[in-house]
Amino acid sequence: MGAEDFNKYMRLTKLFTKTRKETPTGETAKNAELLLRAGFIFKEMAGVYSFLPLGLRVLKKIEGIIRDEMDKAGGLEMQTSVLQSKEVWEQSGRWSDEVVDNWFKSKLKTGGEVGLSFTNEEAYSNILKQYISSYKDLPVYPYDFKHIFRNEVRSKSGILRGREFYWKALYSFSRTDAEHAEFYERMKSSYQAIFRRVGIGHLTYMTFASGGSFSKFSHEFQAITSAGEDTIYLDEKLGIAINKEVYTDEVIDELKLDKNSLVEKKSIEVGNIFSLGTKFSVPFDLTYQDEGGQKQPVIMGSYGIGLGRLMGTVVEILSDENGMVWPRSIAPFTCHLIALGEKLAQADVLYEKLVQSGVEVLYDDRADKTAGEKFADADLIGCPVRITIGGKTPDGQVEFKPRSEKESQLVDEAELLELTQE
RNA sequence: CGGGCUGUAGUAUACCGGUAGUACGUAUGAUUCGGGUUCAUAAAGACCGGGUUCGAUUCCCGGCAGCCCGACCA
Repeated sequence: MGAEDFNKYMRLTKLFTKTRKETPTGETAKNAELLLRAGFIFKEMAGVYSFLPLGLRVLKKIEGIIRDEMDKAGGLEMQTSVLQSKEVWEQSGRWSDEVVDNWFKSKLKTGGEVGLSFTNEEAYSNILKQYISSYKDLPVYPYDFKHIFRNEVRSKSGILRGREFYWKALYSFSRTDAEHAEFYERMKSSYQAIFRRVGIGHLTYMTFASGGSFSKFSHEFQAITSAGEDTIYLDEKLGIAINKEVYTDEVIDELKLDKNSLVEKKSIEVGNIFSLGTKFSVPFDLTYQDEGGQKQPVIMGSYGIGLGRLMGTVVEILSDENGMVWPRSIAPFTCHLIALGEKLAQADVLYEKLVQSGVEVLYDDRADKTAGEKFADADLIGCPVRITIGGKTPDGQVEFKPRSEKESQLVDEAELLELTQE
């Protein structure tokens, strides 16, 4: 399910998607424009996108990075069901449309009502109740990757905000506030590692946001970009920000920040973590017996990342006028190999060598396309390394060009294999 | 959920109350071959329903869909 399960190579002649010159009507969001034009995603309806082969590869690589960080932090991957029963959600008071107005609901043939999950606290609380009874059972940190459904009246900004989206949600179940706090801090660094690894760490800041009923603040991870919908006040030196929703003099003082060094920025919320206290454990009677045999409520925390939104944010931040610029860690392929003119045979041989050596390579083996089209497509798709073999290329050498640079350089094949290793 | 705008080939667009035109893409044949080459030929289109009218893709009404602003949210 991670990137390791993908083929490491692909011929463009076998890929059914096509790039387009024109921007689809009405899509003003840069992430949607580029991802649609390059054939990474397909728009099913407003706020609902299918992931095509190239796009899925990026999504799954992001998933792989998040999984790695969650597992390192002690997470246990599982999968909660999408269909959720009314009864479970009534326990927390969140079934009613008065409370949550964006539920997708349906009916069972047998008469019961079900909802398509729009978040996971209830599902996890309900499951864990059956397994947690002693302090020896805690702490636990289950998580899943899952499609989430929200009946938004207004989807917008391409894949940044949809009616259906793919997320990772982890829930922490701890014995005490101290134990919870320790894990919460661990998640902060896990999240920072994730955003660093997908290539936007330099622009992503931990941000104090509204905390709800059990803690003063929650923490959002906000990526700075003009395409953002959120407004934050950032202290660039300290790397800390405050969301506009809690931006008051009192909060600034409490966080010991200097109002004069806070700068207003637009940003995208790429992740958030918050403490839930006993908000769900009490209604679900999720308790454990401590060493003294006393019944105690479990302390919960919630940690979410929308993967499509994260992917869209990377596009917003890292693309240039010619297309996307993927970091190696989440690029659909590391290399984009272009054969020009009569060099198709030589390129075929090189392609096989790259495949054999385990390099991820997308091979433009189309015989009926001109050089200009092939270069334009390579720029749009945005693999980190472009390799060209054409009439101007001396035998035994290839042209090597990082996507982020203007000029290519001649390298021999042995050198190339070195340059393309992670 | 309030407000605004828009629905024409696969995509992007034009004109028009009376044979719907162009570009990209696609097919065939030439041409070209290092930044979307040039040419010929071909296939392919008016969101749905109602109304006005001799005649509606065009005007009117309703529906549905899409985009944008606001509210709300990963």
